[in-house]
Amino acid sequence: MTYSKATAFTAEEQQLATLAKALSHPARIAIIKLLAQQKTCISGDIAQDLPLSRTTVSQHLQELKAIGLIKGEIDGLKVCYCLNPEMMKQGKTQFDALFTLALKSCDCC
Amino acid sequence: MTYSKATAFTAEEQQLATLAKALSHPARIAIIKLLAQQKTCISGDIAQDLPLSRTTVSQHLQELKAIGLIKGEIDGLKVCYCLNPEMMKQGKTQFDALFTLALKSCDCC
DNA sequence: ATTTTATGACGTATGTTTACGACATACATC
DNA sequence: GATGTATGTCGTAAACATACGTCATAAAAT
Repeated sequence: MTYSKATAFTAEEQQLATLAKALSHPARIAIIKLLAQQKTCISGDIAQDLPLSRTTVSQHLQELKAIGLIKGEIDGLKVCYCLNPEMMKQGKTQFDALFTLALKSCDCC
Repeated sequence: MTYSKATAFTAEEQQLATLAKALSHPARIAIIKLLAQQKTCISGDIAQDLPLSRTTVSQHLQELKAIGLIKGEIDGLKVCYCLNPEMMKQGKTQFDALFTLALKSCDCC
């Protein structure tokens, strides 16, 4: 057997993993849902809607922003967060591709 | 304003977060892709295809199995892992619901 | 100019994940 | 029974995530 170990994961695998990581905490999913429903886009209001402190929510917002799933623009004293459609589209496409591949041929054993 | 903090995240949010967590590491995405392509279903062969030790790969396999994304059945000396179509379908549906909601109304600010 | 309000940054404790070597089990073959 | 092969479990070190109190900043209102 002349197998050789793979040297690294593909960029695609890493990108999808990063996206999944962003969604791997209920608070961040709740934030995205709140923003999608346009109930609010203000950091403080989001914190009111979640069972976490303002500090922690702010941290989750920073994380979502760093990955690009949301944008935040300063509006006077407040900051207005909103979803980034491009990233949402990309996520939708990539997750769908994985699950579709998985469902196509699913009876090995 | 008579806001009161939410008491907890919804079951749906937690379930999706758990699923996303399972996919939040490139190794686990690579494993799912390998199984989908039916190149192999044997633990050792999977480890050969990844830039990680056999031990670590085994750990990732256990994690995927615990969440229910894959099943493993003992076949004599070897263990044959395969995808769980029900879970894949559920994942596809749930991620799609989130991204579709997000894309529906995406220009708050 | 002082106070209030909304927010992010910093520090830090606690918990979780990742990675892997070493050991254990269990079947198969000699 | 000894040896080899496929696999999982244990222990553990290092890295990372989570949560939150306190402090800093900066715009708005007084």
